[in-house]
Amino acid sequence: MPELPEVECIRRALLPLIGRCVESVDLRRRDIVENPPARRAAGALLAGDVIRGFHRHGKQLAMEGGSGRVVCVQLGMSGQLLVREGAAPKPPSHVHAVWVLGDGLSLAFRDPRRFGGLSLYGSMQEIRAERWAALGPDALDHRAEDLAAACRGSGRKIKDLLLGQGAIAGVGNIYADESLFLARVRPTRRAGRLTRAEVDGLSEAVRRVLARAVEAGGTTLRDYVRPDGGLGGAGALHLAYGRGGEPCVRCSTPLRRTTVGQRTTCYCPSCQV
DNA sequence: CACCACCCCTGGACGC
DNA sequence: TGCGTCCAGGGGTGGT
Repeated sequence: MPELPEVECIRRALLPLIGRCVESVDLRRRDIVENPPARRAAGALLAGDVIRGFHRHGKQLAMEGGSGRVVCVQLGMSGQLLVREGAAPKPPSHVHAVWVLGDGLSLAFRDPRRFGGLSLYGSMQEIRAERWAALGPDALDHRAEDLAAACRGSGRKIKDLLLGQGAIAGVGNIYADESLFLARVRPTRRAGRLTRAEVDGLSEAVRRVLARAVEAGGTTLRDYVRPDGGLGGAGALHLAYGRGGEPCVRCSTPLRRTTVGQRTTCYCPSCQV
């Protein structure tokens, strides 16, 4: 399940594609495009464009073409971007779109569960205004004050607030549990009742947990693979996520497993206050 | 505004 | 081995 670190790793892995020309686009499932362009808007998926850049905000990835047009990729639960050189022996299933880049090189969007999808914009300015404006600042470089402002006066559970992308963008279920564990804050605490010191600590924890996961190459869990097919390596860093019933690494108390905001949640009932 | 139920979808884990 | 069942979850919607 790609969260911010996985998407950032994917982005970095795709950077070598900058400067390549999109010779054609094979859209195999139209319904994965959230806002299909008018039929005449040829090139909306960047056919004919030179790839100019890859940008990320939270968990979303934007591929920008030389025309200025942008394809936004939302990976959802099981989405992958795969770079292929030459014809692979067995093409993967559930590939919904392929950008053909010449010299046998191609970029494929694969998403078995189809919780993800593509959306199309005329420019980076447009995607920022129409799509990314609803998101909070990117979690990797947000300021504590951003989180504090979102918490102020809020009666929501703090984990709920982290999972919604409006406060800060990019934290999903895994890193929410990890960040709250590191900051010793109970996921069910009301956001508005955290002290400023706790908010500062949580903000720091979010940044540290995400940065560490990026360094480790993203989390390896179920569906995540890097564009080159390799696996990530942050799974071993998990101290709370998925460890319900196991002893806390700090105090040995068995971690508790509950549900917060319809999401499985693990925390230490002893050292997360 | 908070929060809940539910939906989308499929693969992997697990039980028999 | 092969089937059924449950579960995972990002994001959105619609109701209370």
